Amino acid sequence: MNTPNQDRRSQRARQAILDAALEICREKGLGKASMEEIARRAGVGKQTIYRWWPSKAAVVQEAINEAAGDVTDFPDTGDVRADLRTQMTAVVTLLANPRFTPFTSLIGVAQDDPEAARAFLEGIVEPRVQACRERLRRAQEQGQLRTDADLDDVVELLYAPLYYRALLRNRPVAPEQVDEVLKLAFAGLAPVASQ
Amino acid sequence: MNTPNQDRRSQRARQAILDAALEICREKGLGKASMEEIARRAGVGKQTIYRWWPSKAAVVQEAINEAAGDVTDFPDTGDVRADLRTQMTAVVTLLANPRFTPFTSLIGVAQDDPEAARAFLEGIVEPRVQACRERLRRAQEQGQLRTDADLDDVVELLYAPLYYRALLRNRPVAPEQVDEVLKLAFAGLAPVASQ
Amino acid sequence: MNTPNQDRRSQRARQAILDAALEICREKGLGKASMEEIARRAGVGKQTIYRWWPSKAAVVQEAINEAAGDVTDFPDTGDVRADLRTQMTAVVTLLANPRFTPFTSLIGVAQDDPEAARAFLEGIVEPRVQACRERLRRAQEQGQLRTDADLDDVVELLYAPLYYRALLRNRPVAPEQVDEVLKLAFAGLAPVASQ
Amino acid sequence: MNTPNQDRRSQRARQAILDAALEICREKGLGKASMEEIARRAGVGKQTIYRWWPSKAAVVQEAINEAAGDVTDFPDTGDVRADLRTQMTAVVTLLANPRFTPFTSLIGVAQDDPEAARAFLEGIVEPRVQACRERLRRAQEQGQLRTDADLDDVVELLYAPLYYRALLRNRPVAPEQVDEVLKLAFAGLAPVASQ
DNA sequence: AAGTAACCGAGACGGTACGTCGTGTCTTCAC
DNA sequence: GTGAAGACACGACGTACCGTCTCGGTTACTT
Repeated sequence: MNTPNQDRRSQRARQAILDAALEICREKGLGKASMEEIARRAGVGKQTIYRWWPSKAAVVQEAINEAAGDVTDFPDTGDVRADLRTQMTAVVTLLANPRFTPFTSLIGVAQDDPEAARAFLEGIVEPRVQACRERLRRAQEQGQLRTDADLDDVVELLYAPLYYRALLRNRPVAPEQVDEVLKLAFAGLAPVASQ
Repeated sequence: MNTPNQDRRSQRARQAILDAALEICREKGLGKASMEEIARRAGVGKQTIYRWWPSKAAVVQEAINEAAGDVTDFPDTGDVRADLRTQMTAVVTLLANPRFTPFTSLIGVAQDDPEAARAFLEGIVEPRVQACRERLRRAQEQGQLRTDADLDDVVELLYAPLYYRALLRNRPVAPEQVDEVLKLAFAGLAPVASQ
Repeated sequence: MNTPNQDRRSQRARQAILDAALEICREKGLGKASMEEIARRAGVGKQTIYRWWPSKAAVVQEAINEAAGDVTDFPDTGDVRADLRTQMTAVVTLLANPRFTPFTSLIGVAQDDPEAARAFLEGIVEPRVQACRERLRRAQEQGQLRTDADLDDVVELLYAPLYYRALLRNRPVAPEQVDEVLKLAFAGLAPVASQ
Repeated sequence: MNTPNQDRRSQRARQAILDAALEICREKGLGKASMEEIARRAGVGKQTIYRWWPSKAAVVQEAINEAAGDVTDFPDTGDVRADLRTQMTAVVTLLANPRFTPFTSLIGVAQDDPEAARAFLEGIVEPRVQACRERLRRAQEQGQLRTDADLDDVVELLYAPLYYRALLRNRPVAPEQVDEVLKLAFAGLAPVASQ
C-alpha cells in the first residue's frame, strides 16, 4: 500500500496478517483489536505491519476488501428493479454476516480519522457507487427510472436505509428490508389517488 | 447516571466534566479524547468521572444530549411534508454543526461497543423516531401519506440518507439534501407516465 | 530520586524493583538487563520505574549502594597502614564478590553516559574518597605519611590498582594485591641503597 | 577476523566500516552507536559487517587499534624513569584525546561481555604491558629499580592511576599526573627520615 | 570465453526493548 | 462520603536495532 520494495515483500507474512486481523476482529471487534496482537497472532514483527499499512484500520480494510471479492460489477438483466434487488440483497447479506462486522467498524473509526474515512470512501464505497450509478443511468435511458432524479441522490435513497440499520442497530439487518425499501422508493410516499 | 448518592453530587464537577469532554472532542475528536485529559482539563479527579459514568462515550453522549436540548417534540402544522422539512432540516443543521461532530463519533464507537450502541439508541434515537412515527401516523389519518407503508420503514427512508452522508462523508452534509430526499421519496422513482 | 510525591511512594514496589534489578544483573549482567524485565520480574509497571529513576543504571546504582551499606566511615586505629589495609581489603572483597559485579558494570556504562558518570562519582566514589582523604590527612599530622604528597594523588595511587584489575581483568582480583600495593607504594620503587 | 576468504575481501568496505565506526563513536559514543548506522554511513550492507566482525565492539577495537598505530615498542634511553615518563605521557595524551574516547568505552562494554574483555586484553593491553615489563626488567638489572618488586605489580602501580582518572572521571586526565605518579611511586609514601 | 562461486549493496523479516500514554483501581487528604 | 490528586499494575503505542535471511550485481577465479 505504501513505499518499500514491493517485489521483496513476503506474501506469507501479508496473508498471515490479513487473516489474523480478521480473526481478531471477529472475536472482539476492531476497537479492541491491537497491532500488537495481530502481529503476535500472525507470527510477524510489528514493523512488518507498519511497513506496509499505516494503521490497523487500513489492515482490516484490505482484509475485508479481499474477503468481499471484486464485486464491483453490477448485474444488468434489463430489469433495473430486479437488478437492484439482487445487488442490495447482496449488500444486506454482507452487512448481516458476522464475518463482516469489521465493515461497520471501519465506518466507525472513520468518524474520528479523516484518513481512514478517505480510504474507506475511495477504496470501498466509490467504486460500488460508481457501478450502481452507471446501472441507473442505463435504466433512465430505458425508461425504467425517472429522468429528473439525480443519480447520486437515488443511490443514497436506496442504500442508506440498509446502512442505517447496520450502523444504528435499531432493527436487525434482514433481506426483507430490500423489498420494503424498493417498494416505498419506487412507488413514493404520496397517497395513492384511489385512497 | 449510576449508583452513588446523587444528592451529594457536585454539580460544579459534573458541568466541568461535560464541558471539558465536548471541548476536547471538538479539538481532536472523540477517538483521541481520553478520560485522563477530560479530568485534567475539568480540574477533577479521574475517580469522579468513573464514579458517575462508565466510559468516555457515556460522558460525551450526556454532554451532546444536553447541548442538543430536549427537542423531542415534532412540529405539526397540518402539512406533514412541511413539518418533515422543518424537522429534517434541523437534523441536517445539527449534523453539519462542528460542535456536534461527536454525534457521529458516538455512532462510531457503538460499532464496537454494544453498551454504547444500546445507550445511543435508547437515549438519542428512539425518542426522536417515536415522535416522528407519531407525526406520520397522524399524516396517514389525514390522507397525506400512503396507508400501506410501515412507518418505521418510512422514517428510515427519509432520515437514513441524511445520516449516510454524515457517516460516509461522500458528499457534504447540506440542507438542500432535505428537499431532494423529500421530492424523490414522495414522488417515487418510477418513471412518470408522460415521460 | 526525582520529582513526584515521595510520600505516596510504594515502598513495596521500590524494594521489589531494586531486588529484581540486582538479581537480573547477577544472572546476565547490567548490559543485558532491561527495564522491561526488571518490571516484569518485580511485578511492577514500567512507568513505576521511570517515575523514580531515569535509567537502569540509576536503579542498579541505588540497589548496589543499598547493598553495600553505609560504609563511608574510615577505620582509625592510629596505624594508617593497617587502616588502609583494612579498608582496601574491604574494597577488594567487594570487587571480587559476584553479588557486586554490577559495580564495575556501572563504571562501564559511565563511559558512554555522562549522567551516569556524574551520579556514580557523586553517589559512590566521592564520599568514600573524602573519608579516605581525611584519614590520610590525620596520618600526615601524625608523621605516618609524607607531608609533601597531594592526598588525592595518594588515594589514586593506592586504590587505582585495585580497580584496574577489576576493570581490565588482567589478573584475578584477590586480597593479596592489597599487601603488594601497600608494600610498593610505601617503600617506593627506587632501589634500596644497600642493593 | 574470522572465517571467509580473506583474499576476496573488499578493502574499500573494510576501511569505510572502520572509519564510519570511529566517526559515530566520536559523535555519540560507542554505547549509542549501532551496527545499523555504521552500515548506513559506510554505504555497506549489514551482512558485510557481520561477516567479518562479531560485534560493534570488535569493529571499534580494530578501528582504534589501527588509529593508535603499532606503538608496542617501549623507549629505552638508559634512564628508566625518563622512559616511563615518555611512555606514560603518551598514554595520557591518548586517553585525553577526544578521538580516542571509544578506548575507555571498550573497557566499559568489557564489563558485561567476556568476549570483548578477552579481546581487549589480548589485543590491546597485554602487548603493551609485555613491552613495559621487559623495559622494567632491564631497569632492575641496571639497578634503577628495586629487585624485590613484582613487575606486574609495578606496571599496575604506575599505569592504573592514569586509567583510573579516565574511567572514573574524578579529575581531568592531564599530563601533569605522570610526574605526580612517578614522584610518589618512586619515592614511596613513607615519611622521610628528616621530616 | 564461459561458467561459477564468492563477496558485495540493499533491505525485508521475526524479534526484543525502548520510553510514553492511557486504562481503571487504589489510597490519601481536605472539606 | 464526595472530591482533587495522583501512584499503581497493566497493556498498547509506534520506533530503533538486533542478527538472519534472501535477493540481484559485480568481480575474479576456474576450465
